[in-house]
Amino acid sequence: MAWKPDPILVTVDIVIFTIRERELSVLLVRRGSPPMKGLWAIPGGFVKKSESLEDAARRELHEETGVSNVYLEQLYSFGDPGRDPRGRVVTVAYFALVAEDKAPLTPGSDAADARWFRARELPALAFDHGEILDYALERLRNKLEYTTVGFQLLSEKFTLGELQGVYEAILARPLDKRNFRRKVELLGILRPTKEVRRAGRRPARLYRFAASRFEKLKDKGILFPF
Amino acid sequence: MAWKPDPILVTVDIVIFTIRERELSVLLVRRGSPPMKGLWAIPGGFVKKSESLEDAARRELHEETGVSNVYLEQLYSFGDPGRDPRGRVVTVAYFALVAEDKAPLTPGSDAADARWFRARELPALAFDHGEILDYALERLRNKLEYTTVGFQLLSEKFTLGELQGVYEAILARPLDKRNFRRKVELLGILRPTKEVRRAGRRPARLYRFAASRFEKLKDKGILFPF
DNA sequence: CCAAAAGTGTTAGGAGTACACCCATGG
DNA sequence: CCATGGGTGTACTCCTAACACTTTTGG
Repeated sequence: MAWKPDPILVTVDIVIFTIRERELSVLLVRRGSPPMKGLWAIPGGFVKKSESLEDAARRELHEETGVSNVYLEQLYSFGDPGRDPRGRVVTVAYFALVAEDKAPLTPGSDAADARWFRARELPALAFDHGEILDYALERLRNKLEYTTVGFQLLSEKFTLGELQGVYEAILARPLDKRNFRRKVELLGILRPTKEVRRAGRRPARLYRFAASRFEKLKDKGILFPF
Repeated sequence: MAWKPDPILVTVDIVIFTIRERELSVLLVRRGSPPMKGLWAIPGGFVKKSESLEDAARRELHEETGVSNVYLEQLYSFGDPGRDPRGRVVTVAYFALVAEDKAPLTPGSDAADARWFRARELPALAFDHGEILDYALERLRNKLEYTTVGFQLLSEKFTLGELQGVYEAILARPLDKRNFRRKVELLGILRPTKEVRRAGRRPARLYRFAASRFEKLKDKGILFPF
């Protein structure tokens, strides 16, 4: 190199989704220090020298929620000069999907002030985090239709109603129950258990996601256009 | 900030695709200096302090090929520690699509040694560029099926045979001519010109891409599953 | 007149969509 | 016995995929 490259700071930000009460929700933290103190933001932090980008994202995710072993996917990198008043900061954004039963009711540890917001009712966000969140939502909606990410938001066993609820929450539109169930059955990726969930009304059968069957389907272009 | 973030270098790398002789091709440059001197690599360079990531990618693209105003899309960011022996370097990878008639036969300006390789016959690549290229290919194939990126690889006017050739080159499989043409017609995104291309045999009508019609189709989920 | 790519129609099968009723349980 | 969500079948439409022959030109 004949010249010196400009040093740039690199962060990861993680849009953490879960389903709460049949609503798609996002974890936000309130900034406790400047810049943009008091504003809500997507959790994140600086990448350390010796960790990969994904490791950094998993570390932050764990620090904020206590969860590990969840679905995590790189989203996009945002690096406009001026997006952070502290200097030139490029952020690699990720999104994570946390099952309802794993999502801590009161998340946060180092960030004292953190809570879940319904994706429909988001506050103003710091930096360009509004843009990042919009992008994450769009990606999630798209991926729902050609992958099995939806299952990542459910616990290990779930009812068909709960599964449909996930799709409806994310797509923000009602789905036809019969068509939904027929499609799921056609795909053959669910294995019924012998248990049922009793939730007041008629008990609903519990199913388990059979990931193994899915790999073959992907090649054939069989998707999830509910 | 209570502590000092680790400084990291940020580069952009651009996978530049074109179609040459009905084959999908990629522009590579031979590294003229260490590390990995002599190996082929994806063109790229360091991001400057005051330019956005996309601006940096467009600048590098222009420096390598002389072209501007082409399709450019952010691909993924790669940042494993150790991917570059010079230190901690995060690269934001892009991919670009250059029309056959815009792609310079002998590209390169600052990189003295640059040439097009058929995507089927790639040499060993420096750093993790092999991984980046695989990822770009996968993305391109996927996008072909639900967007109109394919048209970016053709000149302004083109025959249906040439269009089909683009799809076949990227998907690496033959397509049924009648079904292909019916689908294109159904989409209604081509406008016939009054010109024909004479290439030895029966003259073929030239078409123009009518981008305006496409926006509506996207909302309806009408795609390109050839 | 021959080779080569351009151009065109039909049919059968499968997936998507719309739609209405009975069932099992808890209160 | 009633309210609530669980669970099922049918008919129509549209897209997909498979398939073969004629046309126009250059050599």
